[in-house]
Amino acid sequence: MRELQGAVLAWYAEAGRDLPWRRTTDPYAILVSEVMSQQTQVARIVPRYEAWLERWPTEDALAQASVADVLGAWVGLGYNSRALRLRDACAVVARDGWPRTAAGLRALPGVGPYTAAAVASFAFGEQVAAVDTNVRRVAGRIGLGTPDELVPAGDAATWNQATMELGALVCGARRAACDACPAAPWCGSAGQVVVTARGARGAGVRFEDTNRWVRGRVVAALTAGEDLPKDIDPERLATAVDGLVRDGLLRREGSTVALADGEPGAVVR
DNA sequence: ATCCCGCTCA
DNA sequence: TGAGCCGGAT
Repeated sequence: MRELQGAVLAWYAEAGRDLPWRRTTDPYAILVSEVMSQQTQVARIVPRYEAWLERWPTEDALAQASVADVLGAWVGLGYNSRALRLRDACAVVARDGWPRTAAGLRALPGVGPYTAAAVASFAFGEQVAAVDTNVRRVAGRIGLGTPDELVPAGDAATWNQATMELGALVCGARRAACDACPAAPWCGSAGQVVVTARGARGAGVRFEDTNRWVRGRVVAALTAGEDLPKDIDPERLATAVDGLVRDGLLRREGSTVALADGEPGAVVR
């Protein structure tokens, strides 16, 4: 076990990528990077992360940003709700200060078990495993207990980064480079990893037929200061608007809707 | 054309 | 427990 840990840490020191958020212990910067990378490939995030921190350098700055500005800066980074929860989490922190444990961080909006553990270990040195799908897969293939049991004493932050990198660069979901893997000598699956193919079954639904597509059209129109799209079936539009209101992106004002904190209001037809 | 991260809510 | 979320990667 100890040898496995040493080999993985040595591999990480050699092969791990030098990403900007690994050079900070600022919990805000780390939270931004974690929320961004929950849904987008790490390499794509680097410029977005740097631009975000330049625009909103602190949790207090982001806490005061408008919905329209946050959504505009988030375009291309995935789920809009995450961006707003990130801002809402910063509003809580601006008022109450940072929770310094994973359990406390977990109470912030948009912060679940993984993100709480990541921020707690990277920013506050808590000795807790940050278990994302990469880590879950790596631990499962090695076949050595739960991810928490693998954390070397006193070294959770580096270990978390190392195991996530291992999953991202070597022990991939659809590509396992066992001959290049530092854990191979201790791995129960070395050389015999079953790689699941990307599915080629079932008739997919056209994206234009999904609620997500309608939501995207609505958010794009309102952030651009336009009215609601007129070429969408009113029933589908209503469904999407209901969801966006429920998720806190929009608010209703009589028969109109607007961005949650924006100018009133586009007509609901 | 299908898949997917981590989180929330039903 | 599982559906939904956003949009780029494969």
